[in-house]
Amino acid sequence: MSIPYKPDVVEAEAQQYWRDARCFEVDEDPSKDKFYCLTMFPYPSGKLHMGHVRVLTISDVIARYQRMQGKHVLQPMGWDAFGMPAENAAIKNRVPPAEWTYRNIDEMRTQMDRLGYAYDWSREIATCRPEYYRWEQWLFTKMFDKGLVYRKNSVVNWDPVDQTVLANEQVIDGRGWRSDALVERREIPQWFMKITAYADELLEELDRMPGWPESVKTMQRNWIGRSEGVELSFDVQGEEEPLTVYTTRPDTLFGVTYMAVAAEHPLAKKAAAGNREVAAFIEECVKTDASEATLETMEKKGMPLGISAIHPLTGDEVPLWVANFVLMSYGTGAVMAVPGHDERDWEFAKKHGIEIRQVIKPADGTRIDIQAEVYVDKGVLVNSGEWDGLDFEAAFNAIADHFEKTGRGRRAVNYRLRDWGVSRQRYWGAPIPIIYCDDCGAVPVPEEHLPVVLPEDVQVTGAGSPLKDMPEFVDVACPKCGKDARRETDTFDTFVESSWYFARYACPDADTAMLDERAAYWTPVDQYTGGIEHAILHLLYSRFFQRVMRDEGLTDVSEPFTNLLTQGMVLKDGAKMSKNKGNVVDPQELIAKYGADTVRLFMMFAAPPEQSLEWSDEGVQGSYRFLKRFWHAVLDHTVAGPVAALDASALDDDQKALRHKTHQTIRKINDDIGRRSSFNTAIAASMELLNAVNRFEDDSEQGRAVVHEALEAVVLMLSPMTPHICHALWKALGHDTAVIDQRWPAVDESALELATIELVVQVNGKLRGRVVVPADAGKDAIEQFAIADDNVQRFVGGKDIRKVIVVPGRLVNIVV
RNA sequence: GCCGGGAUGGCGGAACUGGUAGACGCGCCGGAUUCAAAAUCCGGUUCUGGAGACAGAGUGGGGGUUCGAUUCCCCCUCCCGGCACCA
Repeated sequence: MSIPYKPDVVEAEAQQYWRDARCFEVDEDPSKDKFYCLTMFPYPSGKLHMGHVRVLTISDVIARYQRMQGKHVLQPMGWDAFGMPAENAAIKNRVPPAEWTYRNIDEMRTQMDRLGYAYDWSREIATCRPEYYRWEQWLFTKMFDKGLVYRKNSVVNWDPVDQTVLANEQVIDGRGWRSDALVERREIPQWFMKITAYADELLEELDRMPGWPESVKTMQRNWIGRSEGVELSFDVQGEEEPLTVYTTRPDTLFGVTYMAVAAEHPLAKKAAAGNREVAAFIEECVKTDASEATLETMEKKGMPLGISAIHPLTGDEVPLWVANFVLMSYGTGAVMAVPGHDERDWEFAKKHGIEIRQVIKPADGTRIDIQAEVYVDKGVLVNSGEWDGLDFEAAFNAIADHFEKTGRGRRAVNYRLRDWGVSRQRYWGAPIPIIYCDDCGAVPVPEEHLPVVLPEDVQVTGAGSPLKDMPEFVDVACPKCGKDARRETDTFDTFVESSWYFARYACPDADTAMLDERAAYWTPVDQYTGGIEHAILHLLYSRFFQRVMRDEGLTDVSEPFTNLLTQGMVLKDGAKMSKNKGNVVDPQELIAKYGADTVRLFMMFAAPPEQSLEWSDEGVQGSYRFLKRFWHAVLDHTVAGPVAALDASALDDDQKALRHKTHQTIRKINDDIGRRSSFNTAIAASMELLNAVNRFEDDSEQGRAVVHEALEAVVLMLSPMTPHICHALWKALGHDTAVIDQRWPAVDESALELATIELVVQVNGKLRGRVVVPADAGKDAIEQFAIADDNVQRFVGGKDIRKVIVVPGRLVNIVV
């Protein structure tokens, strides 16, 4: 009996070896083929949870696999260290956010090491360090100079009791999470980055990104939401300024029977001044949170403003409404409404008794009743004066031309994408490097004064940012004129830090520039892995920032991530693991009980990476059992002494069959890991091969040689998933090199050749039998074999054969 | 509400390009080993009928295309992710 499998001993030994040999620290070597493998860096929330373990393991498997393919692999790790949870913990425990954060980082780093991840720790980043955030402050000032940032009013959630701005997450059923007060929308001045300036490039490049999942690219396309339409203006009674609206359906213009503006729109505010009902309605509208999901799902309400616009073609008066579903932040904050040909407008018109006018009819002549059902498809114009009979495209062009000629409108491309608001009224973030001067206005902090360091020794109370009460932070001299001025106390959205960290890993210690020449070697990231919840915001902001850095001359790279893998969540009892639900499984306990390899193996085996993973304690035990079987299979084999060289020409049929299985498995796992990131099936294939080895009882010289080859293959191919046990078993198989430095096993094509193959025989598409035929049998011969089968005869006998379909290597289908 | 995804045995999943539905693992049942238990090993395990050979049904629901559909098309239900201040 061989020695027992002791994961704690095996794992400590392997980790010691990697540490001593500095296996994962890499330099920039132009002679080598680089592979940059990256995980979305974690927020240091306290301890690792299973979601972390999953994504980190997926990435580690890819990194180790690529290394065995001969790549020069960089896999760094760091911390997305700014964020709200640190402030919440600070309020609760009276610990400064910085202290809490650094403590969590230390704990999580220790846990990661215990899981055996192949990180180059010499490149570790924490975004809350001034050495890091000074460079995003610097880039912000460069963007300021280029006009890529600007300040404007925008809506936030305001808690009227706590007198503070709330994140959407802190609004629960329209109320503040701490005060329980009804949340209000309030406008405050905030800084914006002009991501819309890159909208077209961000959209178009998606077509040239084969390494990203289609679903993510589709979501980004829809999010950017490019549309072609017409911007046109309606005169408003008693107003100097016309009301401008954007529409993608100028062909429906004759069907406009009302217009609607947002509650924050100047026309609505003006009307409210003279109309108590309107004022009350607007006040009502403001008492909701600012999220789009809320606005889109709540009951559609509106109120006539008592003023009218003039239809630019017919001269008709069109009543003006204020409506809760019109967004001030999208387009011009006003819409023209065509109830006959827009679903929402139709419902609103029905509810408020507004006229519904048909101006489009189906091109195929189908009759419709516009009063009974809305018609939103494109068709042919009716009731539209001189444009009657035109189709969508002709009408679009004719009407657009008309407006351009009269100077009352123009063709316009519109984006759903809005500029990125980066101001946060919070303490634990990177200070926005701006100084306000009464004379000079908003002045960016000069480069020689950067970084603007966030004071770390503070008391956080939850009632506004503590920075506001720190004169030593706020009171400064204007960098332009020297007069007394005030420093901006808002901090950056934490997405700013995560929009460029991937490039900084290449040169984390560069102290004279944001990026240096080392970034040119490592970027772009070859493989990026993270949660699907980041499909839009983080990934789009990163693509934007990469381009800003490019245009600043810091890099030639436009797309930060060549290949993207989005992993699913870890569930228990069908729900996401969370403290609230009380269904959290602590990785630490499992590692203590079974070892890191078992946890890693289960994570990779239980589900394909993109899908959600259902946690199972029994499943973990199964993985542990497999590793024990694996351990003993190798040690029982080696304990019998040295193995002779394999002679492929001297094998009997059973030995050939095992060899066939070995090389077939290598080919399959190559494809599973290398091409389709299908780690679960790769592990299943390894298990099958090991099962075949365990069933194979042959102590002859060549029998043991064939087993040795199979076991070496399994050790090599499982080593990305379970690196520690494979480190030990590789030595046990008689090697004095480390498995981490081995090359991936090669397929011996000659071992895959077969004399006969089994085919499935169907009759009318139903399985009726199996036949074994020579591998080189022709179609006619295969038909003969198939029809001769006894069971097939029962279904074919005496009937006319209409057709026989032979799928080479797979099946025969006889149609009778 | 809008955008993206998902649904396959008792459970997690496999079937990759329209070609054997259920690989692999868990659980369960039976057996071996043991004083006993744990651990381990061997066999069985989609459902229904049948001693069996085998037959019928079967991939969320309804329709369609095809010699053949988990896979393609249309409609529907439920679940998950995102919706711009959670990260």
